[in-house]
Amino acid sequence: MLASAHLRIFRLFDTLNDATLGVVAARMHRIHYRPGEQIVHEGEQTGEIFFVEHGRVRLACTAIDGREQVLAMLRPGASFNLISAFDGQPNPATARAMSVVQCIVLPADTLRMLIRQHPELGLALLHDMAGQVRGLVVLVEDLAFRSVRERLARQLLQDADGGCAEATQQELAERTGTVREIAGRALRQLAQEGLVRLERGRVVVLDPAGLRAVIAEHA
Amino acid sequence: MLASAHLRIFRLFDTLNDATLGVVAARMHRIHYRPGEQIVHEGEQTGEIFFVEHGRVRLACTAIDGREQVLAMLRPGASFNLISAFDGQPNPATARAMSVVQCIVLPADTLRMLIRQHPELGLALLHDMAGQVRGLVVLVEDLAFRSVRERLARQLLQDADGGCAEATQQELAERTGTVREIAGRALRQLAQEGLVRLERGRVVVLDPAGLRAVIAEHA
DNA sequence: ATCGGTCTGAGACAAAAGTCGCAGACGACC
DNA sequence: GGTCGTCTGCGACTTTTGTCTCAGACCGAT
Repeated sequence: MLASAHLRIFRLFDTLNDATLGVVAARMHRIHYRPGEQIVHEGEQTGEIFFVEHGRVRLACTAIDGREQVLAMLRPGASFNLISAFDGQPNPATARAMSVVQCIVLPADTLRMLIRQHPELGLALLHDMAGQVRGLVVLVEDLAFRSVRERLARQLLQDADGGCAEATQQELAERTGTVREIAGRALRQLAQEGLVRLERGRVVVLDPAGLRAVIAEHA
Repeated sequence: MLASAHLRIFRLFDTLNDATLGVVAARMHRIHYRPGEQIVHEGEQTGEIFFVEHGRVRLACTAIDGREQVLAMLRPGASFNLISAFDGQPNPATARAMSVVQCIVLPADTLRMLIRQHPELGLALLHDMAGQVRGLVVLVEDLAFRSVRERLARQLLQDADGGCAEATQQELAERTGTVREIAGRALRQLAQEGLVRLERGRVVVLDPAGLRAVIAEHA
């Protein structure tokens, strides 16, 4: 049984009172995942909504040849599987735990019921989903208009809170929509220019301003 | 003054009764656009929601060098500018009329008010937006995994109700995320293979099954 | 210390996409 | 019919991206 206090970390529920939240908490359960474990699979349809409590979750879609394109990296507070839950179609992406992950899971019809009783929650979810759409549009722009080098620079900046991005070149390649070798090449060039330093499993950002210049240079 | 009957073409409002719809109608107005006219501009923030009544609307984002990537082609019944309205951020895309277009415009706060009173409407909008997300994910997969040839085949199939796609090569290029010359090349090849016939301002689909095979061939 | 797995560096090569330039074709409009 | 703008065809060339391959480096576990 989850205490309603646990749900307070999700801004989505800000407008709900403790009593309601208590009722919700009774319908939820918590699940843990190990690093690398798949949480929901592409094409599947679970009818459940997931909220990330701890850890990092990667949303990606997979090509037939095994290549993956990362759609988003989720942090605590984020939700996923909303799309599938609201239109009843199979999930368009795979969610994978990239660390030890703790999620709260809520049946979709419970959420729908909640929205009927508390329309503010619907508004909050719309706000949330608008952010998702925005992220995807940015991704499309990136893929359509920018080179691997530029995408990589962006990714590194966005990814490196506090100076370094903790990811393998393989991982960075998937996030930027390319393959390991190309990402490696581009990274080595950035390293030669003194903008980053490459280490095993991480990239240290030496010159954030320089990276920003890389993004702007094509424009 | 719009009659509530005009709003019945939008499934979104199915759950609202005539009285409510009448109130809404009083807050709406109708706007007409000429072909090529911009309806909302990227970066702008109008605080209004648009519903397409007649015509075709193109949602696209623009690169600094002028290249455009089409995000979606909207038909009557669809809405746009929802994202910007719900998260208050500037609009991520430009909407342009591709024909004579008639839209119904509703202030975002009116819609929010409506949702508070009729939570079902919130659910309907969430459903709607889920479809948008789904479309964008498909677009990302296309850009990340498929060649121009394959994207073009998909576009032609999807676009050609009744045998032919009414679009210039420039337009097809923008929808498939490339430039005119490349789209032209790929089209000529498809034409040589007998799958399509090229005419000025349109592409006639001769062999839909063949086009589907093109899409599958890479997989 | 040795072994196996993962991560990285790197070069040769192929293919796809994009750029540039230009000519011709078509349609609309005087 | 002539003119202009748009649409198209197409070749030469460059750049970017992707594929294949291999070797070495690092790390953890036995």
